[in-house]
Amino acid sequence: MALSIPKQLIPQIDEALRNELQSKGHLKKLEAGEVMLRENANIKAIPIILSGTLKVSREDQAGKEILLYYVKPGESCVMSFFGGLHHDTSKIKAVAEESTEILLISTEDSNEWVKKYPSWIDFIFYLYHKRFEELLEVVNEIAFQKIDERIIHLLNKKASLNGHKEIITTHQQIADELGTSREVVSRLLKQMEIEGKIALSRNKITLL
Amino acid sequence: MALSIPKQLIPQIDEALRNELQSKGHLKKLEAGEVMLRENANIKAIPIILSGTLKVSREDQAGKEILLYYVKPGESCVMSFFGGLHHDTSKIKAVAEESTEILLISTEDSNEWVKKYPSWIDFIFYLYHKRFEELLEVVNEIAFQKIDERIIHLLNKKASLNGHKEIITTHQQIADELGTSREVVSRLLKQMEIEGKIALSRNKITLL
DNA sequence: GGTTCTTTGTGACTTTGGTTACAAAAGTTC
DNA sequence: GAACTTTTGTAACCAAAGTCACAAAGAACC
Repeated sequence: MALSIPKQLIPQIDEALRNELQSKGHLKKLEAGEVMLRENANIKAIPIILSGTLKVSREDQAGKEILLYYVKPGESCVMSFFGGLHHDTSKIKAVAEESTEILLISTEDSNEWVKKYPSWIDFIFYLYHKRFEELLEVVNEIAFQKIDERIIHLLNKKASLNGHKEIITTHQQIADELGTSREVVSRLLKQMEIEGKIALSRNKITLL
Repeated sequence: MALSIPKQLIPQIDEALRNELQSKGHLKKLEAGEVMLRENANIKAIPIILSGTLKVSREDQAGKEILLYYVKPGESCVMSFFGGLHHDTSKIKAVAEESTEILLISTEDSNEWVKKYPSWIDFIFYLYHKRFEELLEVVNEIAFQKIDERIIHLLNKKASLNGHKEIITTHQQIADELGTSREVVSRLLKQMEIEGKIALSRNKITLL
């Protein structure tokens, strides 16, 4: 497989490790909406995103979910790292937000690289730390912010993710990601439209 | 300093590293209620708990806080690890829940041990992973559970922490840890008392 | 044992968010 | 363009939680 990982994708790691990633990694393509990892599934590999975005969320027993964070190119779903080593099952769900390419690393390879490449360790630590801080933000948000503020925050995140002010989504999707109901989202969005903050149309929200 | 770290405290690490911990670590004692780490403080060392408990919480701008997790003997406040290396400021607050002894490891020592002792890496990974899972539980709880359920959960956690069914605390403290108000806690506790689940008295709650 | 401080109890009210139930609008399919 | 599906709008109502205001009980201090 003529796989090439650009240097700027993961600047933290050194050349030798980059070569290993290219030769040992296994490429996988996901369509938008495809589920990469289900809750309680066995973890068999560590994924590194090459292009696209993974959406990572947590579900409760009743099937309600809440968005935790997005995984972007050069990053990994870090729960897999330790979980894979210890044959854990996944505590989270990962879905391709758009068409996404990922590089799968076997837990055996990763394990070997921990010994051989210090920059692999650094990379994993960096990811854990980053996710940890993001989770802290999520805790803050759901603990202290009202839903309208959380909607605004989510819309801004989505807008910055794809670089323009038009967000293609439904009210139902937003409700799911915030762990609330569609009616509440519709109600609050309408209010924001009246206040001139956003413009609404079917499947689309525009930030003003 | 004749410092001795029992083997069963941190079974993951090997003998040589244990010796390093004993010789390089710096002992510090905290009284109950003493703040070890403030939000936005500079991180200068990695603490490992020898005895007692640290309570780690997050605050919002308005000063409201929410309990994240307890750090018990043999564990560490893992945010310090990476944060210390990169001269980050703390995103969390750590307070001694009871009289607590901690071993402070300088970031320089830790950095060296990463290269020298594989079990140090394993230990840090283990801690990150564990905290990560705990944070996921916190997210689940505040996102999906009602406050009365969260109170019950907290009381059980507190009871198991010190091994008996009498919990010495005030309604105000519980409210703070859950990020809600004292009146709400009093109201719900009284309801639970009526239902025969608990017994209330000043500064004390007994699980029945 | 009277004063003060801390903690708890509680009623009344407000706000926020969740639920139910439908209707209307915007796309899609045939 | 009629029938159907998906998405959005909205009113009415309910439940949970936050706020305000004040009373009362329990400890602590002279």
